[in-house]
Amino acid sequence: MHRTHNCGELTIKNTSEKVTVAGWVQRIRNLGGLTFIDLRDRYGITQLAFNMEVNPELCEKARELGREFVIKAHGTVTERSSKNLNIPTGEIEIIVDNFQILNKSLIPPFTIEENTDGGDELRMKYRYLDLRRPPLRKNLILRHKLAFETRNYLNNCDFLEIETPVLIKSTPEGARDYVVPSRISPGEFYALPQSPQSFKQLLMISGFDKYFQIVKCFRDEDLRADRQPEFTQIDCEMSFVEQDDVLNTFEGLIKYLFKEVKNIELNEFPRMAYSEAMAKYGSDKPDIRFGMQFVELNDVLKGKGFQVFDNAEYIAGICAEGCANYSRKQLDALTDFVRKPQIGAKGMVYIKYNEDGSVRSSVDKFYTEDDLKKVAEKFNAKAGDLILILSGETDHTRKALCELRLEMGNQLGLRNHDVYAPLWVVDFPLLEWNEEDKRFYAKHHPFTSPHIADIDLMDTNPAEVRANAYDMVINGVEVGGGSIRIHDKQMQNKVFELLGISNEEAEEKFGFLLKALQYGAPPHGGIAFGFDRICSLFGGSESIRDFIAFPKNNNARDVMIDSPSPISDEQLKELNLKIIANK
RNA sequence: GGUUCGGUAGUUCAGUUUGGUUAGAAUACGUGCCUGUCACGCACGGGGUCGCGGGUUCGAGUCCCGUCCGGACCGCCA
Repeated sequence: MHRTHNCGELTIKNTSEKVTVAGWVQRIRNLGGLTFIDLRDRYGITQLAFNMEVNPELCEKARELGREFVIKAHGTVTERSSKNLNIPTGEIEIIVDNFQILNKSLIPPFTIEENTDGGDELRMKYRYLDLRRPPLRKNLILRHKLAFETRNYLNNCDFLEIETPVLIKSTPEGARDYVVPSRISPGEFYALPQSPQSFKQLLMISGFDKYFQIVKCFRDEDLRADRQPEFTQIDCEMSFVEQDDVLNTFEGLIKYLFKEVKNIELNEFPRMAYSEAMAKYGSDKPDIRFGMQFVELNDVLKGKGFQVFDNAEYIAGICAEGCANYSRKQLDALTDFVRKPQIGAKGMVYIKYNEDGSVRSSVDKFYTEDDLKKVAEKFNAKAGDLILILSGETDHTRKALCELRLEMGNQLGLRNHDVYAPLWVVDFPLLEWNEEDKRFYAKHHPFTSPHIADIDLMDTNPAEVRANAYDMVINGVEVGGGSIRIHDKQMQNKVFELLGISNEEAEEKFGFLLKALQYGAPPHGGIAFGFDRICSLFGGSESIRDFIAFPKNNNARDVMIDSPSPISDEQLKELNLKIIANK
């Protein structure tokens, strides 16, 4: 008795066919004379029916089954006398004439249903059971589809999928590396790749022209809902291209995925300079599903005797449409929100443009109604709108105002999961000053090429140099980023110089790449997408964990297999390692 | 490294503010009844080291200190 059908495909059309199905017992409903079993597999649920009058022996046997037992059943597809139109197979049932227990099950620690009663930790520990639930099953099927269609699109564009090594070399800058001790070379370590960056550049030098790889990457940093220590990138690189070529090719990929997987047609992605994104949204990954752009107010609010503003480097606000009726309590809650340590604003000023045309603010002492109306004009505010203003040091204030804008977007329901607003953020700065170390770091990575127009600035004002670097942002999520690389050794050396990387260090860490650049490296550039984030975005969720079959928890632990874990003294000895500190 | 929320039945939670009888609910589990259920229904039943350690008290799930574990976030993540 071989399986002839899955549990999702039998319908009224199969009536009176003899079939064999297999799966897990989802639920047993024992009505006395009748017993029903919902049999579940990856494809769906099919009802098995047992009748005490027809076959009492088999019916008794069915009643001994437990949840999650694995069985195989043979019987006849029959139209139900009372139908369940909520499921595709709901018009039929299988009148079972014979079944077999393939395996028993312990009672599962949580219910395996659409909405489980299990908590996060328990579900992680029994991930293989959680994955039986429809929501997670759908997520992994979605992931498969996205990976499949990505390969489809890139293959049609002549990209080759080429694997790069996982045991590689630790690199300076960037995230912490995961390292692997070498047994054969005592005292030496491999590093796991944070990305296949160097290798894909080498493949361009090898002449492969268009490369991609759906590949695991590793970063030893603290986790978030959207950050795992091992994650998957769609890593891509192209030769003989300029920025526009890369942007167009991969805008095409994302549009293709939306069309194929969600049947959504996206318009051309707007391109926004980094400086504009920071000025209007206070973020390099703006959520442009809604407006509420920043308006800078230094010119209208300074010099009226309000010390906080007079002493502020930067004053800016947002206008929340129709919120002038916010109560004192709501405004206090917003003030508390921006004063949370994670956001760190000192306070918040509001201006209410009331329905009756009057203007009231939390700083009426210092500003006349005319002053405040001038502010309202800057926002093109209408009667009924609420203006929220923060001030202080520019970067901090922008960040806080960005959080406030997103919070208001949430409160006003402007961040709908079913709406997708993609854009390119371009013209990132090449370098980023680090006050602690008193040196520049690469904003993207040290192989990113500078704007040709800004090359003179590299000597005079490095902080102002723009890079040929770009991010794709959808709904405030950075889904991908890349750059046109440096393909010239002199330029690469110059950038290392700006980054304070000595010749010796550069030679030690990237000697292979610097050497390769001298053997006819073509101009090239590329992009890497966070595949897990793309999956969660398509699935309408904030957390990438629900789209990874076996994710790690907040402390980078796999609680199911209980890893990381100590290794034996023999293993340590073989690796020439000694543990000097335990927690 | 920091902020914050949480840990009570197999599970999800209430109870902690204001210390006081035998720690409850739902669900899951077990037994019985039930011929059209599909979250079946009804009845009965078993099930607890209140995370752990210490302290205050006549008395601690409840208050204090410490610690462990988990979630979200900040720092960090080229």
